[in-house]
Amino acid sequence: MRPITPKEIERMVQIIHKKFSAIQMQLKQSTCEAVMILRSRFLDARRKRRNFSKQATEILNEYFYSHLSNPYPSEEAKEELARKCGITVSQVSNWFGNKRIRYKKNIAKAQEEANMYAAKKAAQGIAQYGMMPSPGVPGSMVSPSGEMYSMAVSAQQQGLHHMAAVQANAFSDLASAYNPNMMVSVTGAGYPSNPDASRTD
DNA sequence: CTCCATGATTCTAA
DNA sequence: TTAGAATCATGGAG
Repeated sequence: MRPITPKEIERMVQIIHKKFSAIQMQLKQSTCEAVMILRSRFLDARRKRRNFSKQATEILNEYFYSHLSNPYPSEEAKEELARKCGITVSQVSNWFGNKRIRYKKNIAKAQEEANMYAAKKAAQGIAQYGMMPSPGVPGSMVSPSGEMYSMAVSAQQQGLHHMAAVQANAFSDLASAYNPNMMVSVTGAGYPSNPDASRTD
């Protein structure tokens, strides 16, 4: 029997090393897959969803409805809201994302009635305070406000397409401009004055 | 139990 | 990257 040469040994070591690497790779891959499956099954946050506190939703809704014309809080505003609500910034982002889309859907269904009243009230405010060039006699204010109101009505009667949402936004904008407390009767939760923090017009 | 509200995720498009 | 839309999964009211 001839002795094993160092060269042969080295060659065998290389082969073993290659095999080992292959096995290692395979193991890594399958472990990774298993981890991903477990993660999606047990760490999916949807499985541990908790509703926010009443106060938190109150704060978020208050912000949303007082910024209806532009419900996109800046990063700082989100941080502020997150702090006040005791939730994370991403939760605030999630909340606004959900809120915007679901608000629009509600508009499409039945809530444009509320905006109609908002428009009506805004129009009354305009007429009352003479903040709009009146088309007719300067003194009389019986009819001029009817213009926007009838727009809203016709939008409703013509069967609410997505157009209704656009108008609703416009009206809400007017409404909040002339009467910020219209949409929601604010209940407590008074924050430090931050009424118009993030206007990015 | 079912049904709806709601928070989170995923996918697509701009 | 972000917003919007669709969808998922849970909580809670009935």
